[in-house]
Amino acid sequence: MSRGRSPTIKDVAKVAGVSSATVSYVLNDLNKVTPEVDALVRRVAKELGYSRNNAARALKTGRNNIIGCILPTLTSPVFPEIAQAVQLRAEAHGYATLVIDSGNAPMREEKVVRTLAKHGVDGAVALLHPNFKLADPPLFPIVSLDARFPGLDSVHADHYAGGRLMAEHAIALGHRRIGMLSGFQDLTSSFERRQGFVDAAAGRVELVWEVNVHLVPQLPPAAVEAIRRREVTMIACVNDLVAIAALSVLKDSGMSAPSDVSVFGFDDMQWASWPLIDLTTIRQPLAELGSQATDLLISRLDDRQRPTVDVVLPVTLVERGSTARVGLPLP
Amino acid sequence: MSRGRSPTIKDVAKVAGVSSATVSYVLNDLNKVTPEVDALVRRVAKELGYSRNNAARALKTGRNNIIGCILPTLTSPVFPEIAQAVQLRAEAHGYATLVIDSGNAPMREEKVVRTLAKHGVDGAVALLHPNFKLADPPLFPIVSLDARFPGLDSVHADHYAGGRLMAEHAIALGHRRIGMLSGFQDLTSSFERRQGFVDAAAGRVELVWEVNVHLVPQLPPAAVEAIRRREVTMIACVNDLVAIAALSVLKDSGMSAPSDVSVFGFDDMQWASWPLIDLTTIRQPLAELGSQATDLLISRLDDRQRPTVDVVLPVTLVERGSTARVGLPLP
DNA sequence: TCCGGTCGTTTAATCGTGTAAATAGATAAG
DNA sequence: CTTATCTATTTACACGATTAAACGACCGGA
Repeated sequence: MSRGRSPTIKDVAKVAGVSSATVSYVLNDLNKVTPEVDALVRRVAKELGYSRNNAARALKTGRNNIIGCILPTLTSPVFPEIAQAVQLRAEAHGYATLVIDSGNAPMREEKVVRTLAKHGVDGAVALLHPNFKLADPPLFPIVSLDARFPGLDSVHADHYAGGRLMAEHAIALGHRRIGMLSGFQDLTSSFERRQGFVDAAAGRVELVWEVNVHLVPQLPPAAVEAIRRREVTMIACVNDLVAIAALSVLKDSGMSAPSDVSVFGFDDMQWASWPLIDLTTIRQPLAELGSQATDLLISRLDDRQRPTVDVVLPVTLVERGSTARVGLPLP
Repeated sequence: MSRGRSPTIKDVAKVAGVSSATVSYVLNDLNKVTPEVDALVRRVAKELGYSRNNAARALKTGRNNIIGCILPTLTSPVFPEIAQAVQLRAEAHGYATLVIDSGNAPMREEKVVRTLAKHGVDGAVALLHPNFKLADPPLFPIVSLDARFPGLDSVHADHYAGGRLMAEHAIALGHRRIGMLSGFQDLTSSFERRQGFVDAAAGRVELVWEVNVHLVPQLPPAAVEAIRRREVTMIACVNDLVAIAALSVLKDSGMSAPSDVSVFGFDDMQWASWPLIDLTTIRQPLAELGSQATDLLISRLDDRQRPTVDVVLPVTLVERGSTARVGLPLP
């Protein structure tokens, strides 16, 4: 019976007593066949343990049923959550997902895209640096994550609104003197978060100091010094990772949040809720981001002509233990 | 010139004035051709921007140049480090990597394997639950991560030695009364870690209490109660995630490490070194684990007959701030 | 009875590579 | 000069699926 090889569409056809074309029609749900034949073919296919050869199908149709997911790194708490969502959604559509990290370097991003193209992905979901150069013509459709990108579909959280939310909550808690650890402004999301904060804070809050930092849990000396000056009642951070770095500096300096100073994050990554960290933050729906981007990509694969769309997802305030009301206004 | 389609091996052949077979020989480095023709073909291929169609090759050869990487979850600090290493190494061998999480459920593991098979992976690196049922015949070669697995190649850290190291360091610091948060013993690595600890501690340390916990950063009530009883000078944890959960409970209970009790982790995941956490732990070389497993898999793909091998990697002690010497022996 | 239209199924070509077998050309040996 | 031995290259088919086009059976209307 078993010839060692796994059964092909022809084996199924032979056993069922029909042609291979009929089998193909059945298995692709093109309902061109009578119900009896349909049932027969499906039964035989199941009995033989038939499973479609993806390579052959890809060769013939030009579609591989694989998408890519390009992220700056996997060793950050934020991105795996997105990757997981993409993968899950892709699988629901019958696609496999090639997760790949670009190592944060825009030059490597282009290489990564070529690598994916070589492996025949049909499209990709990608978190790209703004000065990423899109190949022309594009090797495959891309949906941009986390930021609008000219010429591409995109899905991102409402960073600007998040920034405003931060400022308004700070004000509601009575904070008037705030220090800011903002991201470098070439990254769209960092820019918009800051902009939202600054706009909402204007005239009501004094921005005592501000330092641009990389989105990693280590702070540059300038930031450490600023924190140690103890001039502010709150530190507003561009994301949770930076907020954790700030908490670390506080601890090293014999201070703590929120008794000496409040600390505010952004993202609500999984670990922000750990009691050891317990970070007040702006939540962006990471999983939602991933699954919507995937849906958008699949729809793009089915219709390359439709105009690009930008999906903006809402953010919410998550209040935890790293922030507190200011006791008395400072003198 | 450009016909819209990307150039095929035949296009290259036509331009170079040779047959497609010759081109194929050149591009596969089978050195069957004269140096001049070789050079010519390569030049033309580069000029046309030729890139091999992977689907066609896969169809013909039965190899897809894709490997799978099955991990319990991506939303844990430990596994992405492995995934990254696997991916990097696979790419060096010309393979792409399909990272996929099994969601910790052994039943889903078998489904995931079928999914990977459907997408035509040539093999996989996998962290499997011991009662995972290997299909017979196997759908593709698998290298087991983190634990020996009957019938499979494997790469894992020396958990037993790590357990011993833990106990010996604890003893050196003067700890005599220890509580243990061990993993459920059906998981090989959890079992071996505990065994190493117990063997080395025998007769020199009193194991005051022990609670089996899941490998997540939340503790069951029994564990929380045990910690609050304050009967021990050290808590030995099955991994860093659990250690962090223990630190959290301490904090919630108004205690802290190491002044009230020392806390000892295992893994040395990336965040163990954050000042907020600052965990003494046993380091297992995660990246090394991933890359060695990948090498093993590739070598297996080239020779299905060779006997299986088990690679055991050494672990090391990393001393940080969550443990301290015991001031005075308890009465 | 004959023609045209439907419908279900089969035939046959095709996708881009890899590779065994055939071929041609050159060289060496007898 | 013929024949055998290589070697570099080409010819030709197969891999497993999709799909346009051909086909044949059946039915209804004139």
